[in-house]
Amino acid sequence: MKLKGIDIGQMASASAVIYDSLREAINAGDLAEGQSLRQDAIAKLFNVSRIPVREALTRLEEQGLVVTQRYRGAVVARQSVEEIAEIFEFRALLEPEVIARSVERMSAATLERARAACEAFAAEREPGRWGDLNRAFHATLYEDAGRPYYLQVVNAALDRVDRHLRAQLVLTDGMDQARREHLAIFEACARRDAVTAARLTRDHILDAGRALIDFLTASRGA
Amino acid sequence: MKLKGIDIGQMASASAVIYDSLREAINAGDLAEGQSLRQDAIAKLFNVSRIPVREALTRLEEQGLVVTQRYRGAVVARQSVEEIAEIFEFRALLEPEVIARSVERMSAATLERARAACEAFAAEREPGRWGDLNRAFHATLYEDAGRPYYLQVVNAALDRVDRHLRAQLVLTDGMDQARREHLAIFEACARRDAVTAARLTRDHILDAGRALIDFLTASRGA
DNA sequence: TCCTATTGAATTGGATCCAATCTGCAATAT
DNA sequence: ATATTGCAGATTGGATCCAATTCAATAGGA
Repeated sequence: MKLKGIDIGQMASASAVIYDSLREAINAGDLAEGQSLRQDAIAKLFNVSRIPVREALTRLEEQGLVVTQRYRGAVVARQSVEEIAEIFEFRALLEPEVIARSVERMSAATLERARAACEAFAAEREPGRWGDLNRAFHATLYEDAGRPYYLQVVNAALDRVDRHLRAQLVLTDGMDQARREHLAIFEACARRDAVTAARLTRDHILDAGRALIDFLTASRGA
Repeated sequence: MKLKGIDIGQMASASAVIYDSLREAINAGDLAEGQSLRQDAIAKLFNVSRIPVREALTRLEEQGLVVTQRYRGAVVARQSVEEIAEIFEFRALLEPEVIARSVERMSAATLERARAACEAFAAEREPGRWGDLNRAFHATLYEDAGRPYYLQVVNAALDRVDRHLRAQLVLTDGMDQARREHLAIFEACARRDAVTAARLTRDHILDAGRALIDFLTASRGA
């Protein structure tokens, strides 16, 4: 609670900062699959010792974003197409449930923020921000579900495929389709039509999954 | 790979051992909710420094089993009835999917092991082992689903309510009902009736959940 | 020339020590 | 008598150092 300078309130621990940075770097694609993550190098980068780096890497491994082998270092996890397909199927099961519950309880304020998020996503020109805005839109829609555990699991699943989701949006008409589908989902929410919102969410996920799988099999197979 | 003494093969890291021990102790109820977990005390118990203990506690916190506050120590997480109810609802959504897929692919060997696990559970007299045997039975049934991510999520959810599940089995007729429902589920699997197996699994989880919630509201409310 | 044993660099896991912060109790002022 | 302030003990997060292990390159022999 130092009043001097920037850090009013709770000072985040170094390992938490490093964890967030690494996760964001992996999700954004700045760290490619198979990229090796040396504790020492990361520690120097953040001007800390290897201890908090190690804790961050342990947490990332728990989440499946990196793979560590003792005495051999950590690398960004390489995900198989089967793995990615499974996670999309998982999301298609879970997220319709979440949005259905959320729609039934959604406040006017949340709905207004969802509209803003939907428009911000549709209007954004910079592909580097599409991933974040996409996620922000969905996060807003799920906000009022009153199901914290579901949300935690959904977010963990999203973290695992975020980098691929971002890549998929940049594809040919991935963004166009996402714009259309987002609008339809939002309108269903605005009408308080939980069943339709759930169905559209499911279709949205399955569409994106199919497009992504096609892209990956094409690019990896070649 | 030291040939001297006990540790042939891969030596598990100390933090992994401590993590497993603490998790098991929490799940078994040896560490009650609210019990404080001092790094120093645990370190002395395992004859290690506080570093691996800290990493273990971080992982447990990530899994929601403990709550840590800086400079104030960690305590075993206290779970609200709402939280527990949510996790049972979550399991009721997920596990039927898993068992349905698994039944369609189940090998004869797995089915035989499931029969053995079912009988071992039904025959066990020692309440202290019911929790493990229960989980072993379900794990065997889910084994051939070919959905590693689903299984990981299911296991994480089970870890979060394991101690309560164990408590529920020891209740009045919790064990009797579990025996009957397990047998029914197993028979559906043996008939390759995926739809029935899924429905029975869902009912099994919801039944256990209701019984547990009733018990908790009664014992906590009083 | 080719294959194998050895040695040193690289890398991680853990121990010990230090800095920062919180809690509780006692001393003091009003 | 009560509230406030200061100090000591307790507790955690991180830095530095050490031990254990792996990998690659190199020297030696057939």
